[in-house]
Amino acid sequence: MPAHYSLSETEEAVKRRLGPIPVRREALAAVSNLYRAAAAVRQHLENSALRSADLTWSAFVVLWVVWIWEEIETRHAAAEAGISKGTLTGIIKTLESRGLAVRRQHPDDGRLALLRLTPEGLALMEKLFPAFNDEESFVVGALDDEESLHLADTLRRIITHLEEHGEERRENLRRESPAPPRRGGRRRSS
Amino acid sequence: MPAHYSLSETEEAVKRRLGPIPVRREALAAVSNLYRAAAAVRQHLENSALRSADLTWSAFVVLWVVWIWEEIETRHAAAEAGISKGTLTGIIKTLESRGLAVRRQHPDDGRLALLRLTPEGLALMEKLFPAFNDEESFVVGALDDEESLHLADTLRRIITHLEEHGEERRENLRRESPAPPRRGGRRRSS
DNA sequence: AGCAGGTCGTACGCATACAAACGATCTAGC
DNA sequence: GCTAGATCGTTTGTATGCGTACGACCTGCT
Repeated sequence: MPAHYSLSETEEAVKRRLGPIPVRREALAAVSNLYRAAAAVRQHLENSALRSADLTWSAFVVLWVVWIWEEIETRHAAAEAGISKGTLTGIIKTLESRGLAVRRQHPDDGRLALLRLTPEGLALMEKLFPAFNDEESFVVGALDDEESLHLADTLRRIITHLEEHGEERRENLRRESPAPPRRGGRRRSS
Repeated sequence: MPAHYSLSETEEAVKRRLGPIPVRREALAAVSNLYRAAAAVRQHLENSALRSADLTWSAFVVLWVVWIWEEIETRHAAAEAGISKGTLTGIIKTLESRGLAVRRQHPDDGRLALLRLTPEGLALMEKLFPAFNDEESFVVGALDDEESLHLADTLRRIITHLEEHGEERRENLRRESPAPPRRGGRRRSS
């Protein structure tokens, strides 16, 4: 879904609108393009490699994580996939209903659940992953290998920075001006 | 939400699992980190600058687009925000219910709808955008200005590449192996 | 033994998110 | 004028996605 206005048109409109408001344009451009690129890449992969298997991005990422680790605790699967444990519950349901993964109780700790692929899930990943990786190659097709690695490294620095200092930053902001809780969430059963 | 396993642990597990399967690792690393970084950045911005206004990322992006263009057709707003027109309908509903934006009919073409900010929406953006931009700066805090610009440029090349050649690529893949339609979507009323 | 406090997976509420279907509307050709 | 096709915004169905609530369960202290 390409944008309707051209880059230069948008630049002009932003300048007109922001006027005297000071802007860090490098940060704005980097964050804006980061999100747009991620959305475009996800869109492409869902509509190419993942389309034939009728999998969403998140479902595939969960399958990938479980595949790599053979058997994994659900809490770790959520962390590796980068989603919340609540979201993972729904995705596991979808995968189980399609016979691609199974859940079982942890033998020692009754609170934990373990996740595995079924033989069908295993066969699917062995067939699907090469096609997925081919599309990943296409996605970075405008870059050579060195540039791709440099990009990966730059992004990793952003991720690490946020993991190490993000919570502290958000806490300081909340101290300055207490924020309302996010919408949603189960209501108290009165 | 940091990953549970370390990078080197994961590298080992991937090697063990993939075995003889050939992998383009630069592409895998770039795409993987791209998505993780985008999710982390969105998470941080929603929980910092956007938290005080109780806005989601998508709602903010729509407000931003409407703010910049003063008045905009909804189809263009969807394209600029990078979401589908169906999704935009729901977001506009949320924004209207909070008195931040209004919809009106196009004077000449009855099919079109125009989107504007209310005075409250305008005041919100004038207060909120500087705070948002500050957090964007924090997010790329591990990079200097030159690196941020280089990152933005690299990402822009990926976006352009997908916009220009993505559809063609997907069409060729569909020709080779016809794919089932994606799940979801309204069912035929029999 | 009992229980307080923590952690886990799940249920739930709200808001996205997309694709497909739909009704209203415009337009081109007659 | 009329109508077939195109286009628009909205609706509907399926699936995430997060934060919160909650019951089950484990651990450590007594």
